Amino acid sequence: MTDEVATGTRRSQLLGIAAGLFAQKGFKNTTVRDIADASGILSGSLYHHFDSKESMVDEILSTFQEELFAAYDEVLASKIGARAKIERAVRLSFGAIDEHPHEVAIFQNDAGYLGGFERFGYLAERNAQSRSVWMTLLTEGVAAGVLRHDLDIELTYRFIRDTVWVAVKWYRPGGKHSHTEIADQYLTILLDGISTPPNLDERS
Amino acid sequence: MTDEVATGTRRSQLLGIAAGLFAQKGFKNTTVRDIADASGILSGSLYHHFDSKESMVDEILSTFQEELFAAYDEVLASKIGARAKIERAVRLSFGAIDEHPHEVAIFQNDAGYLGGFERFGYLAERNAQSRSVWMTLLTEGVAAGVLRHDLDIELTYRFIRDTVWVAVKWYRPGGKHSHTEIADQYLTILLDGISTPPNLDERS
DNA sequence: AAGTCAACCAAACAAGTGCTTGGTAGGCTA
DNA sequence: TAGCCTACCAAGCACTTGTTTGGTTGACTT
Repeated sequence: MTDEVATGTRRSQLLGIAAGLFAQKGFKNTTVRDIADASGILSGSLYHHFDSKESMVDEILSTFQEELFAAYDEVLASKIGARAKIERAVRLSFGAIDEHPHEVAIFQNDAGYLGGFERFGYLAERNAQSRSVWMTLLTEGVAAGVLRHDLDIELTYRFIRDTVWVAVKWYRPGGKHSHTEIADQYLTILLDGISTPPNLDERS
Repeated sequence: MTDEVATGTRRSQLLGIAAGLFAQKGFKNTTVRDIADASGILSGSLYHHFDSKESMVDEILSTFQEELFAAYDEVLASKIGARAKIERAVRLSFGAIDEHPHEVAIFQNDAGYLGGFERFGYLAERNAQSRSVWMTLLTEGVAAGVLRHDLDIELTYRFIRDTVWVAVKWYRPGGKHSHTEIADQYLTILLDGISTPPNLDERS
């Protein structure tokens, strides 16, 4: 059972512990002593691995965002229908919440505070990029005739973005509902609404 | 122009300033010196008006919640259709964001942290109360046949709650869209979805 | 003129904060 | 055996935090 994961293991292990605490208590409200305690070492020892507390979140967030937006770009570039793209983008997001709940929570809760520092300027850029992705998807959807043309695209984008990501506040991996089930339900509501269909008989 | 608003004026003025800062920077991240600076006094002078920093948020949140839930109760008790009740509850919520953006933001951002203290136990109670209200509305809606019966009520509740309240992060009173316009758009999406209707010709 | 009161100042304190410094234990390699 | 390197400890420093204390100011009342 000797795990020879070479170098970087202890570092990433500490990063994981820090991410969990940041997600649970918030960045500002998590002290380096909290992280050290949870790791079984003294606070000063953390500075053997990291420059600062800030550089820890930095690494956590930037790594995650890189992965996430690469996935979005794939969806954008894929040659499928407008509706299918939107569905994929939504499922992708819930998948990210499932795989990286800590990272999503940190971004969701502390991006506002962190964005005030020059170092985290890329957070605002990523935000703009996310908006760009969704506006493209929605505009394509309207143009293709699969989305209502009386929608305010900007508002719709905000609703989708907020609703999807805020799920990180209550979703727990391994809980009652899988992330794919949640994505299904969400897409049903988003695309077709919660009210009973006018006529049309789908199976029972 | 001599305003003789009697006693309590300075106090509530300070509370308003504090609410703005709490909403903008978060409770933990706002120092008593921040509040004092914004008020043009020294930090120690705040303790002539308030017991502690905690008691400030306490007063801000509890006052707001009392008002909000009284309004929900009115909707619940009103003798109108299930769909109309849901619409009213949604518009009511967006109205609260419009009238009390700071209070909503504080609750949205810091309820998790504050909920850890005994003093703020009522936050969890209010949360349960909110859930109760919406579960009732949604159950009534399904029973009355105005909502799809294949919905997961619990998930639907979470989606609605999150989407409505998270709007406080971008909504600005007096901005491009009024809160009633936003409520309209949201209800359209929520009830009928964003995809084009199967047949039915509504006006253009 | 004397007293009362709300609102505030000036200065400090103890606890908690991120971070630094110099040192050490133990495994690995030459 | 010697040297090296990763991971850590022990102690502290400078600063920020919420809060306390005793005193001051000016308007108002009696």
